[in-house]
Amino acid sequence: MANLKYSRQRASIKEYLSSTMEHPTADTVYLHVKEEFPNISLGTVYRNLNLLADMGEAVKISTPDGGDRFDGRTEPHYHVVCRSCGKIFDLELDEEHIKSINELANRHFGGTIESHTTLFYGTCEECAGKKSEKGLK
Amino acid sequence: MANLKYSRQRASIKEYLSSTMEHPTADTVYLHVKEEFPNISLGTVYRNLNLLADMGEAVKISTPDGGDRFDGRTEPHYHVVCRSCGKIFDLELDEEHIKSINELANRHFGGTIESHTTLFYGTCEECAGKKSEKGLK
DNA sequence: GTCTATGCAAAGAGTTTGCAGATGT
DNA sequence: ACATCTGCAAACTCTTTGCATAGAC
Repeated sequence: MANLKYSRQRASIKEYLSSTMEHPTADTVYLHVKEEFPNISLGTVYRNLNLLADMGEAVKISTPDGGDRFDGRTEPHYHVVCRSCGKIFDLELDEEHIKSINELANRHFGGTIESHTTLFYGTCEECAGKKSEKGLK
Repeated sequence: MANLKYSRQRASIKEYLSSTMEHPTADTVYLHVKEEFPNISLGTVYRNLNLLADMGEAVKISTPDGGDRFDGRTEPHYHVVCRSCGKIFDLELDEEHIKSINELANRHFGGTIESHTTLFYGTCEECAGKKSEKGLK
């Protein structure tokens, strides 16, 4: 529908997304890409993140607290939010499992189910360690 | 920690949440409760929805598009977002299944996983029907 | 009487958008 | 040349918050 044109800014955003495991917010992406393009604007970052997400070249992760996060990994996988530090981690599950959940859901739903996103909540390894150091449970 | 006091407004909000299947936004809750309490303010609605969610008496659902939705059903269950009309539907899966997913995830994650939320995407029965009426695929 | 909840309005965070000029094809 | 993309700033949506008053216990 729309004709897509190359832009250095978009390329840089995409590259940053693929290179990091941090599941950055739009603002974090902005700050990083700003190092290469000091004049880039937050609006451009949002426009490109949404573009990439719409094209399936990035994933938008919605969390209950704060702004959306973005992920350059597009293969189906899950995420864990650490309740203590707020960081988001990748979680690998069988591709088989992910597919079978859609099928299972389809059997229980009147319409058609195409995909799903899952967000786990818990405590990451590092934060669990800190807690026990302090003698907290 | 905080001492909770009864309020008619909160009771009304909670009752509305339990009575509807619509997974309303804060604003929708506001409009409904406004019928009983014409002077209620949106701030009060937000304060109480967050209170209820913190107490585990309601569930906040984050979606990528638009504001959060609220659900008075607190037993573990999933949700389906219709890509066509945007409505959210409940999806029942085995309680066993839901628990086993947490266990499975725990085995693949360094820290500890306590819970998860899953949002399915697809087309609801009604929208699927409308599409075929128009001869669209 | 004391402490919490409310209504109101203002402020805050996150995100989108209109426009003139720069850039890609 | 022409369409798209950018930077900037203003606008917009959703949500939170400070304050004086009303209500619960």
